[in-house]
Amino acid sequence: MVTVLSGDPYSTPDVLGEQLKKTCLSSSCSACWNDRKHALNCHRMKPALFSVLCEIKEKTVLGIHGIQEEGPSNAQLMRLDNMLLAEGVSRPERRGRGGSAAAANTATPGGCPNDNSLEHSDYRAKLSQIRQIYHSELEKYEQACREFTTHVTNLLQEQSRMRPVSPKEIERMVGVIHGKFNAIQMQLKQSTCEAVMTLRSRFLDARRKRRNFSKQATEVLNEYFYSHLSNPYPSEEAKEELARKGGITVSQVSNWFGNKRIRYKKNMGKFQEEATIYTTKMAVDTTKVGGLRSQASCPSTPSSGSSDPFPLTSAGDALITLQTLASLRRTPAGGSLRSQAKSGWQGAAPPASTASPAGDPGSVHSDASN
DNA sequence: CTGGATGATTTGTG
DNA sequence: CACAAATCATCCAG
Repeated sequence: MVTVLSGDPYSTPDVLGEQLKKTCLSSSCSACWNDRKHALNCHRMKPALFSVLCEIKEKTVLGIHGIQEEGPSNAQLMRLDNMLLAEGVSRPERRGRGGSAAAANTATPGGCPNDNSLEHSDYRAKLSQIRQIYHSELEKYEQACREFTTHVTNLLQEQSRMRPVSPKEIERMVGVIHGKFNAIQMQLKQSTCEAVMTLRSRFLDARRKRRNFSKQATEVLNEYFYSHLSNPYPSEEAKEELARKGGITVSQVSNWFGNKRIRYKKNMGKFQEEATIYTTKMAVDTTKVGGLRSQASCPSTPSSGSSDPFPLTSAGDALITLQTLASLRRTPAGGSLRSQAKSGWQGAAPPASTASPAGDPGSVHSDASN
């Protein structure tokens, strides 16, 4: 193994010397060159010479490169690390999903109050997928970094026998390599962060996760709406009550009434059936409860035993609606409906005060006469 | 897959 | 800020 490599400067000198004497006279052939190198290597002054050369190098080239810029990237890396840690990506995959899952759930601020454990499990699954990819990639990078570092270190150590390479220089080179790999790692972290952010916005955006209200909530809201049809603007207190009864938030109640008003007004015909259902229900309730008189109190929601603080107009509204429906059946056109609705809520004055059976059939009449 | 229903958001107004 | 109107995005029955 030692003797086969004729070009190796570290092979046995005697053999090489013999070869040289026999074959070559030229000063430029490789054998001669190897011989000179060998002579230099064996020179007793070599260590001292290399040490001096290393010193000079240190003072010139390396001195300049020595001042590395690592300032701004460090802060960014820390930020990314913090975020990944906060999102639960930095931690390795864990099996026991006891309190950790709950912690992940509570970490989402301002979530919708509805039950969305299903979405959360989906979210967690996707997050775990990202985490897996992240860790496998990170491992790959680390391995590549290790391999490359040892490779370069070995190479430099090998070369240090032939040219002046100080251990400090090797160390520095390792640092440079780590710096380069860190940049790649930062890119990985950055893209992982982006993926998590996208996932978050996709899964936790309330608008995208629209859920239809429960039957109970719709019922409660519709009951109030149709029993206050002349003035379907619940007070803050009423909204809170409705929210409580329907298991939704106050802002959801406000949204619902906003949508309902506009849609009802836009197309009253479409809501005829619904209106009939709820108004007859109201009528039945009022007659059942206040058989004598609906003057003092008229519970709009029979489901709850407590008396509600709603405006006391349900009986009148129910009458108006029924009357409206009766007249609507007689008139085929839908054009009149709009004008009537408009005059009711935003026109001149709400007919709430005129709860009399002879309300305002004027518009209907005028339309019918057309 | 599609159209209507529906909850949420945006924009404009008083 | 509350509301109207328009619009967006999703749900869901057919």
